[in-house]
Amino acid sequence: MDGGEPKFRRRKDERPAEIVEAALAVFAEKGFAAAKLDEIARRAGMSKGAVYLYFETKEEIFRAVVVRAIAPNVAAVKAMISTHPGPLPDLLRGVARHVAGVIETTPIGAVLKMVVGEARNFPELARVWHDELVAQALGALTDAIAGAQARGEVRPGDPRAYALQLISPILVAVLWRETFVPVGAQGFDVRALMAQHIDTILHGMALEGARS
Amino acid sequence: MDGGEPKFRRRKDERPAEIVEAALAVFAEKGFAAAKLDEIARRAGMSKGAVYLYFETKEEIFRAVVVRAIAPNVAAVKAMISTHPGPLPDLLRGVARHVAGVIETTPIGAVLKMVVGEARNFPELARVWHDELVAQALGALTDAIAGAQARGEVRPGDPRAYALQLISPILVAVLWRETFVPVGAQGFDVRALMAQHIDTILHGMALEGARS
Amino acid sequence: MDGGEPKFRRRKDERPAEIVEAALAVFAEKGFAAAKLDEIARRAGMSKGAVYLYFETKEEIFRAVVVRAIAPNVAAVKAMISTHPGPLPDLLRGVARHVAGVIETTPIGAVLKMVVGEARNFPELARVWHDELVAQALGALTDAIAGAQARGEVRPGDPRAYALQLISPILVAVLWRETFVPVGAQGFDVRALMAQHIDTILHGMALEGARS
Amino acid sequence: MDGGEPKFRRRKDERPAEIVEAALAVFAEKGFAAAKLDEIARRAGMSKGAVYLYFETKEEIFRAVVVRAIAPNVAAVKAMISTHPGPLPDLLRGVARHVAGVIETTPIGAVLKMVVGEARNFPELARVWHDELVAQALGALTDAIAGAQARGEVRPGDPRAYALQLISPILVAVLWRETFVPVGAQGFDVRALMAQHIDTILHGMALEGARS
DNA sequence: CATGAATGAGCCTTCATTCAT
DNA sequence: TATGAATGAAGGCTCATTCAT
Repeated sequence: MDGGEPKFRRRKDERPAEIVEAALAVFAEKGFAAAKLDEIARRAGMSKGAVYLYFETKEEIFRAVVVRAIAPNVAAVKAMISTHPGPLPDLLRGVARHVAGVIETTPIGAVLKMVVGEARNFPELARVWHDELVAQALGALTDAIAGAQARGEVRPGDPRAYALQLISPILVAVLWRETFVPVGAQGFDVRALMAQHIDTILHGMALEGARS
Repeated sequence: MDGGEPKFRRRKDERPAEIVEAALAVFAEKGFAAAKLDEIARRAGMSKGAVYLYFETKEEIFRAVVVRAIAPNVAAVKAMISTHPGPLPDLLRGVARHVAGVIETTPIGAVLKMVVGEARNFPELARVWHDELVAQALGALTDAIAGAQARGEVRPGDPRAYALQLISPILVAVLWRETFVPVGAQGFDVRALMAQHIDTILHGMALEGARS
Repeated sequence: MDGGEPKFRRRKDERPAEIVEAALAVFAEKGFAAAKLDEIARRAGMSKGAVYLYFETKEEIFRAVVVRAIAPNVAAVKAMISTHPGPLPDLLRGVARHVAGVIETTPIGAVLKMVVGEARNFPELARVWHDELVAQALGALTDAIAGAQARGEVRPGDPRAYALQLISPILVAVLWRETFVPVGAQGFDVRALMAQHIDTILHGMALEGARS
Repeated sequence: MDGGEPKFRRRKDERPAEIVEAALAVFAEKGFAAAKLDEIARRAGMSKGAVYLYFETKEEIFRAVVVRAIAPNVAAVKAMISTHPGPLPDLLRGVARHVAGVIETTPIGAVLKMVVGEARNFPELARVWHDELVAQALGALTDAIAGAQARGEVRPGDPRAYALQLISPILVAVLWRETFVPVGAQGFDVRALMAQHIDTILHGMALEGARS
């Protein structure tokens, strides 16, 4: 008679997060244009009108979904940057652990797919993702690699390209999971892939005689 | 009765291709749902009604765009597979040249983006792409790597993961071009990236003392 | 339990009037359909729910606004009718003073505009205004003019038309103020207009040789 | 089998006028906000979607209705101005005939009601009506009266107020017809009213001994 | 009494698709 | 074949009204 789920929830503070969570699922599944507010509202457990108490437009919800997904990952980037800039292998292995955790516990893969798919329709979101997240991570990696090159640990070559080589399999594995696994493709074990990849690349980047 | 000025009358046979070409541009720019048939027809230089003489629905056009983009690349995959399975480096460098050409002369990047973005709405297209293109290419690479491992050219490790490691930077570079370059990000020189990547990975995969 | 700070607690009795006052402003500004209860409640200094404690529907509020504006003017009409039916000029000048005061101190102009604008949507309100106010005033004037005609003070002619001629400029001046002055038009000095108009009409209606 | 009303009318040129005509009826009846596009389309004999082939928004339709009603009346104003500037009575009687015709053959009364009712929501329409129609007519009348004063035909007094006095009963009669006649009020015979009014005012404005 | 979060019906607008010409 | 006017089903958004607190 008293507890349970009241018909009118009256939980103003929690509603936006509930909407964003539901919207993430629907947007990831349908894309922006094909996502219906009816469904977002239903999955969020409220009426369509209630959604508009917290967000002005469907676009605003989309923005909130995409922008909100940045925050937890900025921490990962920060960690990457601040991690002891000792030998490159230690840095990469430490970062890899962190990234694997993020990939497994957050929906960043789905959001990444949305950013790629809607970049032309929402350029400012692509810009935010690039400037605050992707470019930061790539830049930090690039710097670390350049440092290792200066220390003679790594062979000559474009450090930004090396950085991209390092990141790419993870990104592809995540997009693969979103794109091809649902239609029957075999997935990739992200942690195993990362481990093998780091080994390979470290090996491949190393100067002869300077193997770790 | 006589046909008047047939000068500018295109033949029926060319129309579907014109529609697919125009649709590719619009779908790549807007995504499936936000693309308007009005715009596709206009860019194809015909009326909206004419489009429906050649395609039943908007979805059919989308399917045609995505499926048609497979053909030229199947050739690349076939080439990769049929290439003499001699030393891995030769294979990779040959394939890379081919792939670079495809990337530079076809809109495969845009179509890849569409496949990723609409995989949930058009699972059969994701499946076609996977089965006929991506899995084939990955499988062929995997086989080649496994063969090299058997010959003692390559270190132990999951050959399928090695294959993913090999192709990922190209895919990411292409998606990067579609997603972040339009909002001001610095692009990647695909040929240089591929060259450096193959060198790095070959180095990294090689057994000690078996360097190429 | 004790009531806390009753300082700013308005009494229940005053709330309806506050609502009607606020609603008048909003209805006059936006029209019935475009007026939002949110704004009425806000201007009345209470919550939307509180409004519904005193009125059943938005329509009821509108009716209250329109009907309430009748009362003070019914008095004017009564006064006009009961005024000693002496010479017409005295009557008109007395009434004019009264009417001018009403126009200057009440929002009757705004309400008149609402009645005109919403007559088709609220016919019973148009009827009330007509039956209780406009027709009464016009009828009283008509009778007074007919009486003056019988006494030989006024030229032959349709007394009801004379009555309309007499009141029209005031009505138009009021609607003009509501409609065109806000977009930059020059207004009319109601008292001066009334004075000149009564002079003109009295002159014009007078029988030759019977000038006042 | 051939003539009749084809299901698809294919009469692009006539559609806008049909829409405006239907919209005038609906707007006059319901007001802008309460008018439904469904009903406008139905009365215009087409689907809702067809309306949007010719007008961008509901507001555009409203504007078209209000602006279109100006054109025929601008002619009346021009006529008023250009009419032989001889003795005032001739001018007024000539103009009155013209105006009566306009009132009887056009829906200007309904549009005037709409302008008054929606002036706050569409100020630019109120401005257009004032600047191009009402102020022009009032100004021309004012000038004619001032000229007559200069010639000694008319008594001293504010000529603009005289002009308003002249116009007002017509306007009020028209609004009366729109507002109170539908709820049972007795109407006014516009031509008779105009004739009596002009007589009265001319009498009333005339200098003693200068009667026409 | 009072609040304001929540509801849900309704409307404007869009756009894939059809069809008379 | 080709056209493009026309259709009609949705969907985003609003807002009068309700109701748990």
